[in-house]
Amino acid sequence: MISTRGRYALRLMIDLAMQDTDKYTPLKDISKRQGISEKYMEIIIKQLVKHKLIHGLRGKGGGYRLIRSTADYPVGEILEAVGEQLAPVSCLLPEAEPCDRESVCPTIAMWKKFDKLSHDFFYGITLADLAET
Amino acid sequence: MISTRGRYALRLMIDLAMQDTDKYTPLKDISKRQGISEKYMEIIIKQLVKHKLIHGLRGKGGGYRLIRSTADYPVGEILEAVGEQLAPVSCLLPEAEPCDRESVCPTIAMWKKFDKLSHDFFYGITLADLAET
DNA sequence: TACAAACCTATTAGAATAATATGTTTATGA
DNA sequence: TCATAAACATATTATTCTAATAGGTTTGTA
Repeated sequence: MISTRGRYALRLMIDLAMQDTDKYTPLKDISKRQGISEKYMEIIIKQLVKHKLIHGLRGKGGGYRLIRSTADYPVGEILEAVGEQLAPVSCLLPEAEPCDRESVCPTIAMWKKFDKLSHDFFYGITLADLAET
Repeated sequence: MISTRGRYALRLMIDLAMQDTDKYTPLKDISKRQGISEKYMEIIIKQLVKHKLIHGLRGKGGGYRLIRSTADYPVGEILEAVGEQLAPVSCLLPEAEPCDRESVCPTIAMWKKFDKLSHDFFYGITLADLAET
């Protein structure tokens, strides 16, 4: 299940998408609007910066800003940036070591099929779809 | 992500499906074949019994047996029986209290769509599909 | 140069996971 | 009939994850 970390990341990105994209929005404003602890938001937004989804500007008048146009942010990328796993089982994670039971595993085909389904679903929806209101 | 609990439950059910369905199979045999700790298996199989997916017979000569034909066991039901959540977010769980942000939530439609997708997927595959080898 | 903002590091309470350990009860079959 | 094999029951544990909180440092601007 997607935890609050992933859900907050989405709300954060949607909030940013609805601001004037020329300006930098302070985290304080976002957390106030969303009613989420600023300190916890910091942890989440840090990961979005690290993954080059948004840009942070320090100092007075600073804040955060989107880098791309909203249609170029797949939901899946946002979720994965903050550490949410889209794979249904651990053996399908990129960092997983090869499983020696794979050749006899009766369920691997099912998991792979669902993995593709999830991936296609969450990469087929973008921030533009969510923030169009 | 589906944890070992859910994956072991599936392996357990597939193992049972491949045994003679007239006889009772001791957990000891299953755990030996699957290479999984018998004691941990006990915890899992207890939940399958509680949810009426299998039947346990005590005493010498006892063990566990399927109740239905393999095509009548959707994978989703097996996973849910051992506590795996198919819903992508907690607010879509049956026991979730109504969310006051739902009317303004820009993501709820997406989660609901994915929830249906997952449900349809895992209830569209049965034990018969997995154990046909 | 004061201030506002991003950025950094550490700590914590609570819950879940994946087990292990030690029994008790029940029914069979030798 | 009674030892035995099996399900069933309850408790404990180490580890990891989650969702925060706390306090500090750096940077840029008005």
